[in-house]
Amino acid sequence: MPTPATPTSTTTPGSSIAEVLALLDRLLSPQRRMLHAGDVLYQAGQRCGDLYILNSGFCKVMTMSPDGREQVVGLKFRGDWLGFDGVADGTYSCDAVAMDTGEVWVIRYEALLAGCAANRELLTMFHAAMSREIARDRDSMMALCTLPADARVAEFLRYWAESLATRGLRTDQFALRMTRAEIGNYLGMTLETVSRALSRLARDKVIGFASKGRRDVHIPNVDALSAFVQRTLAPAPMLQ
Amino acid sequence: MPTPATPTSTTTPGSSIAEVLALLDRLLSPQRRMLHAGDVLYQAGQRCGDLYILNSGFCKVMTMSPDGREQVVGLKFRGDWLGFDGVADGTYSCDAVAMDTGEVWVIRYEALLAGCAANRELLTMFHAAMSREIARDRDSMMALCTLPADARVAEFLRYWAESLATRGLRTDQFALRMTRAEIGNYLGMTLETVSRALSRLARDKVIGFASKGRRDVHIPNVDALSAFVQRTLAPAPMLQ
DNA sequence: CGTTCGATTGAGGAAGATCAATTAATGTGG
DNA sequence: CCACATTAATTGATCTTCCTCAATCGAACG
Repeated sequence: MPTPATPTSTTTPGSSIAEVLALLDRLLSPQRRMLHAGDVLYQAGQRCGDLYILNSGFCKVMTMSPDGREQVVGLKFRGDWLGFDGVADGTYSCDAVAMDTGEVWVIRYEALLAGCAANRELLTMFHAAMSREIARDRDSMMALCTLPADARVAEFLRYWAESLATRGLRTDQFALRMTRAEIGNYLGMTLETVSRALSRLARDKVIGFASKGRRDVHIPNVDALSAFVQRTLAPAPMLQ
Repeated sequence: MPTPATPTSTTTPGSSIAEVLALLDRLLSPQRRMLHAGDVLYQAGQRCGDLYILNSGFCKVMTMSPDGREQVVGLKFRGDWLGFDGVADGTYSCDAVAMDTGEVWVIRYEALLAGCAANRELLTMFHAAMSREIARDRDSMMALCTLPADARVAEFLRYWAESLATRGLRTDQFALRMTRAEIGNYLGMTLETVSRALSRLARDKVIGFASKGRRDVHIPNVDALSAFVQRTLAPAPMLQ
Protein backbone atom coordinates (compact mmCIF):
# COMPACT_ATOMS: atom_id res chain seq x y z
CA MET A 1 0.00 0.00 0.00
CA PRO A 2 1.28 3.47 -0.82
CA THR A 3 2.33 5.75 1.93
CA PRO A 4 -0.28 8.43 2.52
CA ALA A 5 0.41 11.28 0.12
CA THR A 6 1.23 14.55 1.72
CA PRO A 7 -1.39 16.94 0.42
CA THR A 8 1.09 19.72 -0.07
CA SER A 9 3.74 17.63 -1.80
CA THR A 10 5.29 19.41 -4.72
CA THR A 11 7.68 16.77 -6.03
CA THR A 12 5.53 16.32 -9.12
CA PRO A 13 3.86 19.45 -10.43
CA GLY A 14 0.12 19.19 -10.00
CA SER A 15 0.25 16.46 -7.43
CA SER A 16 -1.89 18.23 -4.88
CA ILE A 17 -5.61 18.25 -5.40
CA ALA A 18 -5.87 22.01 -5.08
CA GLU A 19 -3.15 22.51 -7.68
CA VAL A 20 -4.83 20.12 -10.08
CA LEU A 21 -8.18 21.85 -9.75
CA ALA A 22 -6.64 25.28 -10.12
CA LEU A 23 -4.74 24.26 -13.23
CA LEU A 24 -7.79 22.73 -14.86
CA ASP A 25 -9.90 25.73 -13.99
CA ARG A 26 -7.35 28.10 -15.44
CA LEU A 27 -6.61 26.25 -18.66
CA LEU A 28 -9.91 24.63 -19.52
CA SER A 29 -12.50 26.56 -17.50
CA PRO A 30 -14.60 23.42 -17.23
CA GLN A 31 -18.36 23.41 -17.03
CA ARG A 32 -19.81 22.64 -13.58
CA ARG A 33 -22.40 19.99 -12.99
CA MET A 34 -24.34 19.47 -9.81
CA LEU A 35 -24.82 15.96 -8.49
CA HIS A 36 -27.31 14.40 -6.10
CA ALA A 37 -27.18 10.98 -4.49
CA GLY A 38 -28.18 8.38 -7.04
CA ASP A 39 -27.47 10.54 -10.08
CA VAL A 40 -25.85 8.62 -12.90
CA LEU A 41 -22.88 10.56 -14.21
CA TYR A 42 -22.33 8.22 -17.15
CA GLN A 43 -23.15 4.69 -18.09
CA ALA A 44 -21.38 1.81 -19.75
CA GLY A 45 -21.87 1.84 -23.51
CA GLN A 46 -22.46 5.56 -23.62
CA ARG A 47 -20.29 7.62 -25.93
CA CYS A 48 -17.35 9.14 -24.00
CA GLY A 49 -16.70 12.71 -24.98
CA ASP A 50 -16.02 14.01 -21.51
CA LEU A 51 -13.94 13.24 -18.50
CA TYR A 52 -14.92 14.44 -15.06
CA ILE A 53 -13.20 15.70 -11.97
CA LEU A 54 -15.02 15.43 -8.71
CA ASN A 55 -14.93 18.77 -6.90
CA SER A 56 -17.12 17.67 -4.00
CA GLY A 57 -19.19 14.68 -2.96
CA PHE A 58 -18.54 10.98 -3.50
CA CYS A 59 -19.08 8.61 -6.40
CA LYS A 60 -18.98 4.89 -6.93
CA VAL A 61 -17.90 3.19 -10.14
CA MET A 62 -19.71 0.01 -11.15
CA THR A 63 -19.22 -2.62 -13.83
CA MET A 64 -21.61 -5.16 -15.20
CA SER A 65 -20.44 -8.33 -16.90
CA PRO A 66 -22.31 -9.58 -19.96
CA ASP A 67 -23.92 -12.30 -17.85
CA GLY A 68 -25.36 -9.81 -15.41
CA ARG A 69 -22.94 -9.88 -12.49
CA GLU A 70 -22.64 -6.36 -11.15
CA GLN A 71 -19.93 -4.95 -8.95
CA VAL A 72 -18.72 -1.79 -7.33
CA VAL A 73 -15.14 -1.51 -8.59
CA GLY A 74 -14.09 1.90 -7.36
CA LEU A 75 -14.78 4.79 -5.04
CA LYS A 76 -14.10 8.41 -5.96
CA PHE A 77 -13.43 11.40 -3.76
CA ARG A 78 -12.74 15.09 -4.30
CA GLY A 79 -10.02 15.58 -6.88
CA ASP A 80 -10.45 12.14 -8.45
CA TRP A 81 -11.04 11.75 -12.15
CA LEU A 82 -13.90 9.80 -13.63
CA GLY A 83 -14.20 8.35 -17.10
CA PHE A 84 -10.64 7.19 -17.81
CA ASP A 85 -12.04 3.83 -18.83
CA GLY A 86 -13.81 5.46 -21.76
CA VAL A 87 -10.74 7.05 -23.32
CA ALA A 88 -9.47 3.91 -25.03
CA ASP A 89 -12.30 3.28 -27.45
CA GLY A 90 -14.48 6.32 -26.93
CA THR A 91 -17.12 4.45 -24.95
CA TYR A 92 -17.44 4.20 -21.19
CA SER A 93 -17.16 0.66 -19.87
CA CYS A 94 -18.48 1.42 -16.37
CA ASP A 95 -21.27 3.29 -14.66
CA ALA A 96 -20.45 6.22 -12.39
CA VAL A 97 -23.04 7.04 -9.75
CA ALA A 98 -23.08 9.84 -7.19
CA MET A 99 -23.39 8.72 -3.57
CA ASP A 100 -24.00 12.18 -2.21
CA THR A 101 -24.67 15.76 -3.16
CA GLY A 102 -21.67 17.18 -4.92
CA GLU A 103 -20.23 18.80 -7.99
CA VAL A 104 -18.18 17.57 -10.93
CA TRP A 105 -16.25 19.55 -13.44
CA VAL A 106 -16.81 18.43 -16.99
CA ILE A 107 -13.70 18.23 -19.14
CA ARG A 108 -14.22 17.87 -22.86
CA TYR A 109 -11.68 15.26 -23.90
CA GLU A 110 -10.91 17.07 -27.12
CA ALA A 111 -10.19 20.25 -25.19
CA LEU A 112 -8.01 18.33 -22.79
CA LEU A 113 -6.00 16.87 -25.67
CA ALA A 114 -5.51 20.29 -27.16
CA GLY A 115 -4.51 21.65 -23.77
CA CYS A 116 -2.06 18.81 -23.22
CA ALA A 117 -0.35 19.51 -26.52
CA ALA A 118 0.14 23.13 -25.52
CA ASN A 119 0.85 22.82 -21.84
CA ARG A 120 3.39 20.39 -20.44
CA GLU A 121 2.14 20.76 -16.89
CA LEU A 122 -1.37 19.75 -17.88
CA LEU A 123 0.01 16.77 -19.75
CA THR A 124 2.05 15.41 -16.87
CA MET A 125 -0.75 16.10 -14.41
CA PHE A 126 -3.18 14.12 -16.51
CA HIS A 127 -0.74 11.23 -16.86
CA ALA A 128 -0.08 11.26 -13.14
CA ALA A 129 -3.80 10.97 -12.46
CA MET A 130 -4.18 7.92 -14.70
CA SER A 131 -1.03 6.40 -13.28
CA ARG A 132 -2.28 6.87 -9.74
CA GLU A 133 -5.51 5.13 -10.61
CA ILE A 134 -3.60 2.14 -11.99
CA ALA A 135 -1.47 1.90 -8.86
CA ARG A 136 -4.52 2.21 -6.64
CA ASP A 137 -6.41 -0.54 -8.47
CA ARG A 138 -3.46 -2.83 -7.86
CA ASP A 139 -3.56 -2.13 -4.16
CA SER A 140 -7.23 -3.06 -4.21
CA MET A 141 -6.43 -6.35 -5.92
CA MET A 142 -3.84 -7.06 -3.26
CA ALA A 143 -6.33 -6.44 -0.47
CA LEU A 144 -8.97 -8.56 -2.16
CA CYS A 145 -6.64 -11.46 -2.75
CA THR A 146 -4.58 -11.62 0.39
CA LEU A 147 -6.73 -10.36 3.28
CA PRO A 148 -9.36 -12.35 5.19
CA ALA A 149 -12.84 -10.85 5.46
CA ASP A 150 -12.40 -8.93 8.70
CA ALA A 151 -9.15 -7.38 7.59
CA ARG A 152 -10.65 -6.51 4.23
CA VAL A 153 -13.39 -4.52 5.93
CA ALA A 154 -10.85 -2.85 8.20
CA GLU A 155 -8.69 -2.00 5.22
CA PHE A 156 -11.73 -0.59 3.43
CA LEU A 157 -12.44 1.74 6.36
CA ARG A 158 -8.77 2.66 6.61
CA TYR A 159 -8.68 3.57 2.94
CA TRP A 160 -11.81 5.67 3.27
CA ALA A 161 -10.41 7.49 6.28
CA GLU A 162 -7.10 8.04 4.51
CA SER A 163 -8.92 9.43 1.48
CA LEU A 164 -10.75 11.89 3.69
CA ALA A 165 -7.57 12.85 5.52
CA THR A 166 -5.74 13.53 2.25
CA ARG A 167 -8.54 15.93 1.37
CA GLY A 168 -8.45 17.73 4.65
CA LEU A 169 -11.75 16.30 5.85
CA ARG A 170 -12.41 14.97 9.31
CA THR A 171 -11.67 11.29 9.67
CA ASP A 172 -12.68 10.66 13.27
CA GLN A 173 -16.32 10.52 12.25
CA PHE A 174 -17.90 10.12 8.82
CA ALA A 175 -20.87 8.62 6.99
CA LEU A 176 -20.41 5.48 4.99
CA ARG A 177 -22.60 6.20 2.02
CA MET A 178 -23.03 2.56 1.14
CA THR A 179 -25.26 -0.20 2.43
CA ARG A 180 -23.71 -3.37 3.87
CA ALA A 181 -24.71 -5.08 0.63
CA GLU A 182 -22.78 -2.54 -1.45
CA ILE A 183 -19.71 -2.75 0.75
CA GLY A 184 -19.86 -6.53 0.53
CA ASN A 185 -20.21 -6.39 -3.22
CA TYR A 186 -17.18 -4.10 -3.43
CA LEU A 187 -15.12 -6.31 -1.14
CA GLY A 188 -16.18 -9.66 -2.54
CA MET A 189 -18.16 -10.94 0.43
CA THR A 190 -21.75 -11.11 1.63
CA LEU A 191 -23.54 -8.37 3.52
CA GLU A 192 -23.76 -10.59 6.61
CA THR A 193 -20.00 -11.01 6.65
CA VAL A 194 -19.57 -7.23 6.41
CA SER A 195 -21.98 -6.73 9.28
CA ARG A 196 -20.22 -9.30 11.45
CA ALA A 197 -16.83 -7.78 10.66
CA LEU A 198 -18.06 -4.32 11.62
CA SER A 199 -19.55 -5.68 14.83
CA ARG A 200 -16.26 -7.31 15.73
CA LEU A 201 -14.35 -4.10 14.97
CA ALA A 202 -16.77 -2.21 17.19
CA ARG A 203 -16.51 -4.80 19.97
CA ASP A 204 -12.70 -4.49 19.82
CA LYS A 205 -13.07 -0.69 20.06
CA VAL A 206 -11.25 -0.22 16.76
CA ILE A 207 -14.28 1.62 15.45
CA GLY A 208 -17.45 2.96 16.98
CA PHE A 209 -20.92 3.76 15.75
CA ALA A 210 -22.41 7.20 16.13
CA SER A 211 -25.40 7.40 18.47
CA LYS A 212 -28.24 7.01 16.00
CA GLY A 213 -27.94 4.63 13.09
CA ARG A 214 -25.05 2.43 12.02
CA ARG A 215 -24.07 4.27 8.88
CA ASP A 216 -22.01 6.85 10.75
CA VAL A 217 -18.65 5.40 11.68
CA HIS A 218 -16.43 6.73 14.41
CA ILE A 219 -12.72 6.03 14.01
CA PRO A 220 -10.80 7.25 17.06
CA ASN A 221 -7.44 6.15 15.67
CA VAL A 222 -6.71 5.21 12.09
CA ASP A 223 -3.50 3.46 13.11
CA ALA A 224 -5.57 1.05 15.18
CA LEU A 225 -7.23 -0.05 11.96
CA SER A 226 -3.88 -0.74 10.33
CA ALA A 227 -2.83 -2.58 13.44
CA PHE A 228 -5.97 -4.69 13.25
CA VAL A 229 -5.12 -5.67 9.68
CA GLN A 230 -1.60 -6.64 10.74
CA ARG A 231 -2.93 -8.68 13.66
CA THR A 232 -5.07 -10.87 11.41
CA LEU A 233 -2.07 -11.48 9.21
CA ALA A 234 0.12 -12.77 12.03
CA PRO A 235 -2.48 -15.32 13.13
CA ALA A 236 -1.01 -16.68 16.35
CA PRO A 237 1.44 -14.51 18.31
CA MET A 238 3.46 -17.72 18.69
CA LEU A 239 2.85 -18.67 22.31
CA GLN A 240 6.33 -19.98 22.99
CA MET B 1 -15.56 -8.39 -19.78
CA PRO B 2 -14.55 -6.59 -22.99
CA THR B 3 -15.39 -8.12 -26.29
CA PRO B 4 -12.25 -9.50 -27.94
CA ALA B 5 -10.61 -6.64 -29.78
CA THR B 6 -10.28 -7.12 -33.47
CA PRO B 7 -6.56 -6.84 -34.16
CA THR B 8 -7.13 -4.82 -37.30
CA SER B 9 -9.65 -2.41 -35.79
CA THR B 10 -9.09 1.16 -36.92
CA THR B 11 -11.81 2.96 -34.99
CA THR B 12 -9.25 4.59 -32.72
CA PRO B 13 -5.96 5.45 -34.37
CA GLY B 14 -3.24 3.29 -32.95
CA SER B 15 -5.54 0.69 -31.50
CA SER B 16 -3.86 -2.27 -33.19
CA ILE B 17 -0.66 -3.57 -31.69
CA ALA B 18 1.20 -3.38 -34.98
CA GLU B 19 0.17 0.24 -35.47
CA VAL B 20 1.24 1.16 -31.96
CA LEU B 21 4.64 -0.44 -32.37
CA ALA B 22 5.15 1.13 -35.79
CA LEU B 23 4.24 4.58 -34.50
CA LEU B 24 6.55 4.32 -31.52
CA ASP B 25 9.36 3.02 -33.67
CA ARG B 26 8.96 5.85 -36.15
CA LEU B 27 8.61 8.70 -33.67
CA LEU B 28 10.83 7.65 -30.80
CA SER B 29 13.08 4.95 -32.25
CA PRO B 30 13.22 3.25 -28.88
CA GLN B 31 16.17 1.33 -27.60
CA ARG B 32 15.77 -2.47 -27.61
CA ARG B 33 16.40 -4.61 -24.58
CA MET B 34 16.60 -8.38 -24.55
CA LEU B 35 14.86 -10.29 -21.78
CA HIS B 36 15.28 -13.77 -20.36
CA ALA B 37 12.99 -15.64 -18.01
CA GLY B 38 13.45 -14.29 -14.51
CA ASP B 39 14.99 -10.98 -15.58
CA VAL B 40 13.78 -8.06 -13.52
CA LEU B 41 12.76 -5.24 -15.82
CA TYR B 42 12.23 -2.80 -12.96
CA GLN B 43 11.57 -2.90 -9.27
CA ALA B 44 9.36 -1.06 -6.83
CA GLY B 45 11.09 1.97 -5.38
CA GLN B 46 13.38 2.37 -8.35
CA ARG B 47 13.42 5.73 -10.13
CA CYS B 48 11.09 5.65 -13.15
CA GLY B 49 12.60 7.37 -16.14
CA ASP B 50 11.43 4.87 -18.72
CA LEU B 51 8.31 3.12 -19.83
CA TYR B 52 8.46 -0.14 -21.72
CA ILE B 53 6.56 -1.82 -24.48
CA LEU B 54 6.76 -5.56 -24.74
CA ASN B 55 7.63 -6.58 -28.28
CA SER B 56 7.85 -10.28 -27.56
CA GLY B 57 7.74 -12.63 -24.60
CA PHE B 58 5.66 -12.43 -21.43
CA CYS B 59 5.99 -10.53 -18.19
CA LYS B 60 4.35 -10.59 -14.81
CA VAL B 61 3.80 -7.55 -12.60
CA MET B 62 4.11 -8.02 -8.85
CA THR B 63 3.42 -5.85 -5.83
CA MET B 64 4.62 -6.18 -2.30
CA SER B 65 2.79 -4.64 0.63
CA PRO B 66 4.80 -3.08 3.46
CA ASP B 67 4.06 -6.10 5.65
CA GLY B 68 5.52 -8.52 3.15
CA ARG B 69 2.50 -9.89 1.36
CA GLU B 70 3.46 -10.37 -2.27
CA GLN B 71 1.16 -10.80 -5.22
CA VAL B 72 1.11 -11.14 -8.97
CA VAL B 73 -1.21 -8.32 -10.04
CA GLY B 74 -0.87 -8.38 -13.80
CA LEU B 75 0.25 -10.26 -16.87
CA LYS B 76 1.73 -8.59 -19.91
CA PHE B 77 1.82 -9.72 -23.53
CA ARG B 78 3.20 -8.35 -26.80
CA GLY B 79 2.15 -4.75 -27.28
CA ASP B 80 1.42 -4.15 -23.61
CA TRP B 81 3.03 -1.26 -21.78
CA LEU B 82 4.93 -1.61 -18.56
CA GLY B 83 5.71 1.04 -15.99
CA PHE B 84 2.54 3.16 -16.00
CA ASP B 85 2.44 2.86 -12.23
CA GLY B 86 5.69 4.82 -12.01
CA VAL B 87 4.52 7.87 -13.94
CA ALA B 88 2.61 9.47 -11.06
CA ASP B 89 5.45 10.15 -8.69
CA GLY B 90 8.47 9.11 -10.72
CA THR B 91 9.00 5.87 -8.83
CA TYR B 92 7.82 2.42 -9.81
CA SER B 93 5.46 0.85 -7.30
CA CYS B 94 5.64 -2.68 -8.70
CA ASP B 95 8.17 -5.21 -9.91
CA ALA B 96 8.09 -6.34 -13.54
CA VAL B 97 9.63 -9.72 -14.24
CA ALA B 98 10.09 -11.55 -17.53
CA MET B 99 8.53 -15.00 -17.71
CA ASP B 100 10.18 -15.95 -20.97
CA THR B 101 12.76 -14.88 -23.51
CA GLY B 102 11.63 -11.71 -25.20
CA GLU B 103 12.32 -8.11 -26.07
CA VAL B 104 11.10 -4.80 -24.70
CA TRP B 105 11.37 -1.39 -26.22
CA VAL B 106 12.55 1.26 -23.83
CA ILE B 107 10.70 4.56 -24.02
CA ARG B 108 12.26 7.49 -22.24
CA TYR B 109 9.36 9.17 -20.51
CA GLU B 110 10.75 12.61 -21.26
CA ALA B 111 10.98 11.76 -24.94
CA LEU B 112 7.46 10.41 -24.86
CA LEU B 113 6.17 13.64 -23.33
CA ALA B 114 7.92 15.69 -25.97
CA GLY B 115 6.54 13.43 -28.67
CA CYS B 116 3.03 13.68 -27.26
CA ALA B 117 3.15 17.45 -27.32
CA ALA B 118 4.12 17.38 -30.98
CA ASN B 119 2.08 14.46 -32.24
CA ARG B 120 -1.61 14.08 -31.52
CA GLU B 121 -1.69 10.46 -32.66
CA LEU B 122 1.04 9.51 -30.19
CA LEU B 123 -0.83 11.33 -27.43
CA THR B 124 -4.15 9.57 -27.98
CA MET B 125 -2.44 6.23 -28.44
CA PHE B 126 -0.67 6.59 -25.13
CA HIS B 127 -3.86 7.61 -23.36
CA ALA B 128 -5.71 4.70 -24.92
CA ALA B 129 -3.08 2.31 -23.57
CA MET B 130 -3.43 3.61 -20.02
CA SER B 131 -7.20 3.64 -20.31
CA ARG B 132 -7.23 0.05 -21.49
CA GLU B 133 -5.12 -0.99 -18.54
CA ILE B 134 -7.57 0.65 -16.15
CA ALA B 135 -10.53 -1.09 -17.79
CA ARG B 136 -8.72 -4.40 -17.74
CA ASP B 137 -7.85 -4.14 -14.05
CA ARG B 138 -11.52 -3.64 -13.31
CA ASP B 139 -12.42 -6.78 -15.18
CA SER B 140 -9.88 -8.62 -13.04
CA MET B 141 -11.48 -7.28 -9.90
CA MET B 142 -14.84 -8.46 -11.12
CA ALA B 143 -13.53 -11.96 -11.75
CA LEU B 144 -11.79 -12.07 -8.37
CA CYS B 145 -14.85 -10.90 -6.48
CA THR B 146 -17.69 -12.69 -8.19
CA LEU B 147 -16.40 -16.01 -9.52
CA PRO B 148 -15.89 -19.21 -7.52
CA ALA B 149 -12.48 -20.86 -7.66
CA ASP B 150 -13.08 -23.19 -10.61
CA ALA B 151 -14.56 -20.44 -12.74
CA ARG B 152 -11.74 -18.10 -11.78
CA VAL B 153 -9.18 -20.57 -13.09
CA ALA B 154 -11.24 -21.10 -16.25
CA GLU B 155 -11.52 -17.35 -16.72
CA PHE B 156 -7.76 -17.02 -16.24
CA LEU B 157 -7.13 -19.54 -19.02
CA ARG B 158 -9.73 -17.89 -21.23
CA TYR B 159 -8.07 -14.51 -20.75
CA TRP B 160 -4.66 -15.95 -21.55
CA ALA B 161 -6.01 -17.64 -24.70
CA GLU B 162 -7.78 -14.45 -25.74
CA SER B 163 -4.60 -12.47 -25.23
CA LEU B 164 -2.72 -14.87 -27.46
CA ALA B 165 -5.48 -14.82 -30.08
CA THR B 166 -5.48 -11.02 -30.19
CA ARG B 167 -1.79 -11.19 -30.97
CA GLY B 168 -2.16 -13.74 -33.71
CA LEU B 169 -0.59 -16.54 -31.70
CA ARG B 170 -1.90 -20.08 -31.48
CA THR B 171 -4.37 -20.60 -28.69
CA ASP B 172 -5.14 -24.29 -29.03
CA GLN B 173 -1.91 -25.12 -27.25
CA PHE B 174 0.39 -22.99 -25.15
CA ALA B 175 2.70 -23.01 -22.17
CA LEU B 176 1.57 -21.50 -18.90
CA ARG B 177 4.71 -19.86 -17.71
CA MET B 178 3.65 -19.87 -14.09
CA THR B 179 3.68 -22.45 -11.36
CA ARG B 180 0.43 -23.45 -9.66
CA ALA B 181 1.55 -21.38 -6.70
CA GLU B 182 1.95 -18.28 -8.88
CA ILE B 183 -1.41 -18.78 -10.56
CA GLY B 184 -3.02 -19.22 -7.16
CA ASN B 185 -1.33 -16.10 -5.87
CA TYR B 186 -2.62 -14.15 -8.88
CA LEU B 187 -6.16 -15.51 -8.49
CA GLY B 188 -6.39 -15.31 -4.72
CA MET B 189 -6.45 -19.02 -3.91
CA THR B 190 -4.06 -21.77 -2.87
CA LEU B 191 -1.98 -23.84 -5.25
CA GLU B 192 -3.96 -26.96 -4.31
CA THR B 193 -7.21 -25.30 -5.35
CA VAL B 194 -5.65 -24.31 -8.68
CA SER B 195 -4.48 -27.86 -9.22
CA ARG B 196 -7.89 -29.31 -8.41
CA ALA B 197 -9.63 -26.80 -10.66
CA LEU B 198 -7.32 -27.68 -13.55
CA SER B 199 -7.90 -31.39 -12.93
CA ARG B 200 -11.64 -30.85 -13.04
CA LEU B 201 -11.40 -28.81 -16.24
CA ALA B 202 -9.33 -31.59 -17.78
CA ARG B 203 -11.76 -34.27 -16.58
CA ASP B 204 -14.62 -32.31 -18.18
CA LYS B 205 -12.60 -32.11 -21.41
CA VAL B 206 -12.69 -28.31 -21.34
CA ILE B 207 -8.90 -28.32 -21.39
CA GLY B 208 -6.23 -30.95 -21.93
CA PHE B 209 -2.62 -31.39 -20.94
CA ALA B 210 0.08 -31.89 -23.55
CA SER B 211 1.85 -35.25 -23.40
CA LYS B 212 4.85 -34.45 -21.20
CA GLY B 213 4.43 -32.09 -18.29
CA ARG B 214 1.37 -30.25 -17.05
CA ARG B 215 2.56 -26.77 -17.89
CA ASP B 216 1.48 -27.05 -21.50
CA VAL B 217 -2.25 -26.53 -21.79
CA HIS B 218 -4.37 -27.66 -24.69
CA ILE B 219 -7.56 -25.67 -25.28
CA PRO B 220 -9.61 -27.23 -28.07
CA ASN B 221 -12.36 -24.61 -27.86
CA VAL B 222 -12.12 -21.29 -26.06
CA ASP B 223 -15.90 -20.93 -26.05
CA ALA B 224 -16.12 -24.07 -23.94
CA LEU B 225 -14.16 -22.22 -21.27
CA SER B 226 -16.60 -19.31 -21.32
CA ALA B 227 -19.44 -21.81 -21.17
CA PHE B 228 -17.84 -23.44 -18.16
CA VAL B 229 -17.72 -20.09 -16.37
CA GLN B 230 -21.39 -19.50 -17.15
CA ARG B 231 -22.32 -22.95 -15.91
CA THR B 232 -20.84 -22.36 -12.47
CA LEU B 233 -22.78 -19.10 -12.24
CA ALA B 234 -26.16 -20.72 -12.83
CA PRO B 235 -25.62 -23.23 -10.02
CA ALA B 236 -28.69 -25.43 -10.23
CA PRO B 237 -30.52 -25.62 -13.58
CA MET B 238 -33.69 -25.23 -11.49
CA LEU B 239 -35.03 -28.77 -11.37
CA GLN B 240 -38.65 -27.82 -11.69
C1' DC C 1 -48.75 3.29 13.70
C1' DG C 2 -47.90 -0.10 10.60
C1' DT C 3 -44.90 -0.86 6.47
C1' DT C 4 -40.57 -1.20 4.45
C1' DC C 5 -35.83 -1.42 4.06
C1' DG C 6 -31.43 -2.07 6.14
C1' DA C 7 -28.76 -4.22 9.80
C1' DT C 8 -27.83 -7.70 13.16
C1' DT C 9 -27.35 -12.24 14.86
C1' DG C 10 -27.69 -17.28 14.99
C1' DA C 11 -27.56 -22.09 13.06
C1' DG C 12 -26.19 -25.13 9.54
C1' DG C 13 -23.75 -26.19 5.33
C1' DA C 14 -20.41 -25.75 1.55
C1' DA C 15 -16.35 -23.93 -0.63
C1' DG C 16 -11.90 -23.57 -0.07
C1' DA C 17 -7.62 -23.66 3.13
C1' DT C 18 -4.49 -26.44 5.57
C1' DC C 19 -1.93 -30.48 6.46
C1' DA C 20 0.09 -34.54 4.75
C1' DA C 21 1.40 -38.22 1.63
C1' DT C 22 2.48 -39.56 -3.05
C1' DT C 23 3.88 -39.02 -7.75
C1' DA C 24 5.94 -36.72 -11.57
C1' DA C 25 9.37 -33.79 -13.69
C1' DT C 26 13.93 -31.49 -13.42
C1' DG C 27 18.44 -31.06 -12.25
C1' DT C 28 23.19 -32.71 -10.43
C1' DG C 29 27.29 -35.11 -9.47
C1' DG C 30 29.45 -39.36 -10.01
C1' DC D 1 23.76 -42.48 -18.41
C1' DC D 2 22.16 -43.46 -13.92
C1' DA D 3 21.25 -42.75 -8.87
C1' DC D 4 19.94 -39.26 -6.17
C1' DA D 5 18.27 -34.78 -4.68
C1' DT D 6 15.07 -31.14 -5.54
C1' DT D 7 11.21 -28.85 -6.91
C1' DA D 8 6.45 -28.90 -8.83
C1' DA D 9 1.97 -31.13 -9.11
C1' DT D 10 -1.57 -34.17 -7.62
C1' DT D 11 -4.73 -36.13 -4.48
C1' DG D 12 -6.87 -37.21 -0.07
C1' DA D 13 -8.46 -36.05 4.77
C1' DT D 14 -9.63 -32.70 7.90
C1' DC D 15 -10.66 -28.13 9.56
C1' DT D 16 -11.78 -23.20 9.09
C1' DT D 17 -13.89 -19.50 7.06
C1' DC D 18 -17.36 -17.66 4.94
C1' DC D 19 -21.94 -18.30 2.65
C1' DT D 20 -26.78 -19.42 2.96
C1' DC D 21 -31.01 -19.41 5.18
C1' DA D 22 -33.89 -17.58 8.66
C1' DA D 23 -35.48 -14.85 12.48
C1' DT D 24 -35.31 -10.48 14.83
C1' DC D 25 -34.51 -5.76 15.53
C1' DG D 26 -34.14 -0.86 14.47
C1' DA D 27 -34.77 3.29 11.81
C1' DA D 28 -37.14 5.93 8.35
C1' DC D 29 -41.36 7.18 6.09
C1' DG D 30 -45.83 7.63 4.54
